Amino acid sequence: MTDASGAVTEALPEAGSKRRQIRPKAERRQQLIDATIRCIAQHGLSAVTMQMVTREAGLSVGIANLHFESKDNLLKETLRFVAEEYHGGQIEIMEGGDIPDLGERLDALLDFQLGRGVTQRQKMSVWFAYYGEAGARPVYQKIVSTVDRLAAQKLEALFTDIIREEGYQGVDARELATGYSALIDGLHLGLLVTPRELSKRRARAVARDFLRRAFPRHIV
Amino acid sequence: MTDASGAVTEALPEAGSKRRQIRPKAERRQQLIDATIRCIAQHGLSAVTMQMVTREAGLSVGIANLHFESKDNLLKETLRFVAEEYHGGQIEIMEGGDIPDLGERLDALLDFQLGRGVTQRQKMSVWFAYYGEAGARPVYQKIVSTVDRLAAQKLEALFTDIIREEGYQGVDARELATGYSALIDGLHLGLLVTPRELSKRRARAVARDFLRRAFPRHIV
DNA sequence: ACCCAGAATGAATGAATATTCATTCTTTAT
DNA sequence: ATAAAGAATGAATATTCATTCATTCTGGGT
Repeated sequence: MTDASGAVTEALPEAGSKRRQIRPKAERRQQLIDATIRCIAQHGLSAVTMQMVTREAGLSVGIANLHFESKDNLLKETLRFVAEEYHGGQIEIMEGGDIPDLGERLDALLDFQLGRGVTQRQKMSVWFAYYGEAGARPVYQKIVSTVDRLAAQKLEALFTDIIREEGYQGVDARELATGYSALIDGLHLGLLVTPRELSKRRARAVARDFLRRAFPRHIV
Repeated sequence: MTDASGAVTEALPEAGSKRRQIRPKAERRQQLIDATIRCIAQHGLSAVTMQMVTREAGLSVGIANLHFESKDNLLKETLRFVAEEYHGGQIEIMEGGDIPDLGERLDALLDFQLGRGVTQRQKMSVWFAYYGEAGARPVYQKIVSTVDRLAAQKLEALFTDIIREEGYQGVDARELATGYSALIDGLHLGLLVTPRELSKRRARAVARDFLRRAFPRHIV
């Protein structure tokens, strides 16, 4: 998407632009990762081929092995990208220098987690495609659990602050954070697998309800 | 697992039993489905091969295509089996002629959902492997959403009964049911992907907490 | 004791796919 | 202008895998 510099003529993979383009390594890597995400979303992780990905990127077959040494590696890096994008966004909000009010910060977090960017089918598909394989692939487990742990800590810290601020009784920040994270994951799953039954609007209402029950004086 | 009839000598795939066994169609089908579940759990859906499955079942390569017409079909039937087993168990509890007390019925449901049987890594792996592909495979979506819808209705009905029994205020059965289902899914995911961070014991505590917050007079 | 329906086998086939690398093309530095 | 560096290409290769089917075997019926 980032067309950054001008003078980019190839852009659309559609056009019959035969001209070979030489671009910096980092840009090509991102281009391939983006294409991989689209392919996983459209065809499923198990159906993704190198031909498919490079074709989607509008490049030749050999290039994927040039920039990533193997298919396995490309898939691994794609997961890392998606994981960091998602958790990075969350963490930024939770650290939240921008938003001093804790209730508003919660709101912003929820909007991010169930808002436009994250719940795009594409991203969700990728997310769960990897979860599906995680049971059998320690590498995936490790990538996910590394970013996950940090986000979980930040969330617990935010909940702790909120609890302290209003002196809520009988509420355990850690347990609540686990529950909230699980709830969000479950809602994502629902949005992906049974979009007919669960609209994005309803998903947000359900999550907000959870928070309101825990922090009635912070959530309207 | 169901060894049903006696006179089963081959049983263990390990032993060097060369003797060819002829068994009823239904039994072979189940044997292959069981093997498929183990293979998905161990190697991931995208790495499963027919050779692997039939080997795991202790049978010859050709047999899978004899009883299921294709690999696709075998995978589809395996999903159907797992989905029906899971949701069947839930529904049985929720209809619950056995358990007249509604609070106890909730408890039983929670025990089933996060208890030994369901949270076996094997079953969870299979479950999420398919979820991962569901975005790209309408067939999987349909199988899952069909059983899902029924379970969701039963859960909503149970919640409605509970709300009526004690006259809980400001609680919407439908929304709560959606939240609870999502929470359970999310906890399963956590158990699968980050077992280090989330123990089964804690998962149960979190789910129980959710229910207690909603139905304080039904859950201890 | 023998037959035979059909269950089970596994070598063979052909299609799909990851990876390689000799060659071609672009850009940058001189 | 020209050359050197290295980015990009895609035909070729080797491997893996689903599926087929001619053949072998089994157990119930006669």
